[in-house]
Amino acid sequence: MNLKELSTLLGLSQTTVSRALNGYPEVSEVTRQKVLKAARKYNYAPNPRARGLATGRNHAVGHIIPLSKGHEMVNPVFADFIAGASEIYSRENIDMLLTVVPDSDEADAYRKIAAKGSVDGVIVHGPKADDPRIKLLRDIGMPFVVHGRSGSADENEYSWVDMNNARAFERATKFLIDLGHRRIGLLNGLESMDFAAKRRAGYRTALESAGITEDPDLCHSAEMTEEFGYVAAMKVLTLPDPPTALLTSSIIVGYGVRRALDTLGLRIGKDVSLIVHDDELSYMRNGSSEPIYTATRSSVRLAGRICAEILLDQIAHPERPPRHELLDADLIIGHTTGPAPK
Amino acid sequence: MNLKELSTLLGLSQTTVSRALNGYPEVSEVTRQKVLKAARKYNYAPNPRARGLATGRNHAVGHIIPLSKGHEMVNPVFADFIAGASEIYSRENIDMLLTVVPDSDEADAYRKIAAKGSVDGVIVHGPKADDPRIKLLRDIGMPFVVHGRSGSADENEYSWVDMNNARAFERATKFLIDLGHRRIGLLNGLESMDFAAKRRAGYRTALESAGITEDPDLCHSAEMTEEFGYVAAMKVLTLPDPPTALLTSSIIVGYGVRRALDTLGLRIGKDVSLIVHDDELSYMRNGSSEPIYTATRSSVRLAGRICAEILLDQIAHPERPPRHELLDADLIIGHTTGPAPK
DNA sequence: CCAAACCGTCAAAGCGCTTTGATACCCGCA
DNA sequence: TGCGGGTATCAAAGCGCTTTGACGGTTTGG
Repeated sequence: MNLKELSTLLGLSQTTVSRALNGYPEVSEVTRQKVLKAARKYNYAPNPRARGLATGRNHAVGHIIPLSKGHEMVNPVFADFIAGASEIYSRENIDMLLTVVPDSDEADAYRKIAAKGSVDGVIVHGPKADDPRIKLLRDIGMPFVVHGRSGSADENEYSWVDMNNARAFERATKFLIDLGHRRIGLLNGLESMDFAAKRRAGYRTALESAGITEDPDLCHSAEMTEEFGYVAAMKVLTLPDPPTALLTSSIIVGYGVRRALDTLGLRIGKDVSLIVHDDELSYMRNGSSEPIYTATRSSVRLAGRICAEILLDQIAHPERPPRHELLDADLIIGHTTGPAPK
Repeated sequence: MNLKELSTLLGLSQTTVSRALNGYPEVSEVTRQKVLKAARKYNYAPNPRARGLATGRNHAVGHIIPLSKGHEMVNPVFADFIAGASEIYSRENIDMLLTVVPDSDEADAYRKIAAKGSVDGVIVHGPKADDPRIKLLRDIGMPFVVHGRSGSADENEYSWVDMNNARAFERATKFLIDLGHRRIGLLNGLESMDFAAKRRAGYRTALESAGITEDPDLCHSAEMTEEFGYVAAMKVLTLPDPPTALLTSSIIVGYGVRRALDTLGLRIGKDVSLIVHDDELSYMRNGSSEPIYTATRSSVRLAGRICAEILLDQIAHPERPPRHELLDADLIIGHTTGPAPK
């Protein structure tokens, strides 16, 4: 069923039917009702390609997932972010396009996406510490929102939604210091990523203001897998002077740490304290009533919702200035931290 | 840059330029090269909407994610599946559309997707034990591939890619029985899901052929979260006559079981044996060289690749009969199983 | 009472592409 | 010389929608 068929069926012109359907005021209420009823009856849906061609708008946004060798963006955090964003999209009837872009030909891929024009805007995932994609997208002139930031000075020039990574990890580190810990390990994400760099900085700040010198042997940085948590924890805990507390950038890494403690016969929260970062992943909830792990907590799903909302707003009103949302992480106390052992 | 501009720039007609770009034989090789060079130079990409309008083909496929209340399909397994599928799509230059469909108005949503015609085919996720969506899609006449199957008798009438769930769980259960275990718990996914029903069936088969009667108290079924693993394990292990072995439908549930064993001071693989199902999730690898958990293993990423390939094939050749791929799971031995304690 | 404003509707143009059917040209063969 | 058969190119139609500009018909206001 298309517009033409529907309009002849109704004995009206395509114009009138189209207007009726799109809520234009020029059509009388009685006609509109007739049209709406017929549309429902015949299960009419406008062809989005044709509409896109005519309007230049797509009712679609793209999520661009960078794929570096050895670095996989399609991760559980991403899944929850998407889930959040899609809540907004389905409410607004927007399509979501996923595009995996190997970062070898990034610039090209982005230009191509813009040239094809199948999306009205994009969300940028996993920004690096000084990410060229941002300048690129600004040059191209396509609306975009970054999940995270990108270190550089032009932060006010584009829209982003980020968590206060530095602050969160500074607080967590300070919390451990206050409990008497002096040897504190950090199992971080890849520090080429902006979020990980900021977390490291926060950790460093807390140590410095307590007069503790950072020991690079206690810091590891890699893709945030369970296995990384295990391997890195095994490594630092078998050092001659092992840490009494660990911070991890993801609850998944925390699972690996738990397994390492199992293996070494160390008690979590007694022999070794652990603070994880908790993105409130739906399949890896940190307890339902009471938190299990002491954690810095910030919902990535919420971040997805906010990103999507800002993007849609920017698409609808390109003249508005960029928007930023800095989410604060909570520090929540669970059962995995305690005073430093003597 | 569009076709018209490009063609006037070249002093050729749109027809010729279009043909040159699309590899038609009617255009001379020297012209074709000129056109290709210019297209690259001006970064020309055909507008996919316009092309779609003209050809009826979209170069896009949809992934339909069911959303039930209390059931979240955007999960880590899904993320890895998508990653696999997108490998194929990006090779073939196909767009991937994600659509979250609340299962309240499923039928409507599917019809709408078909009516809009923005995708050439869809992949169906998370089929239930007797899923109405399959008949629906067949009636609509849109190419589709199911990730999993749907129990009913018409299995040969549509394309699917599934793992041999029953067989895998039968073997795992038998393996535990051979180790002397008699009380074996099953922490399964939602048994309204086809895959979970099949796993349960396999588990049951193995018990029966060993002459063990199934104890419903040892079986739990829910969304496969870490917390479910913890809660369910705590429940069964504190029974008067607790199991000596557990099977879980996901490695994430296994993490929860590990935590429960921690809490109860039980040793994994000694006091309680554990077999998990391992989808080879990239962020939750079951060991790199040597497996950690004893597991039934089947790569969901591979399943994603195969699904995508079959779908593209069905789109290109709608006349071909449905295809099925039944992946066999390996049973791999890790460090979490051992003989039943006396 | 007539011009001005308004209302509901329509025909037609245009979005950027593919594809059909036509055309102009050249070659070789009788 | 004339004609059939390629070969390389083109103009124009059509995909399904939105939107512009126009058109009769009805109110309204001076």
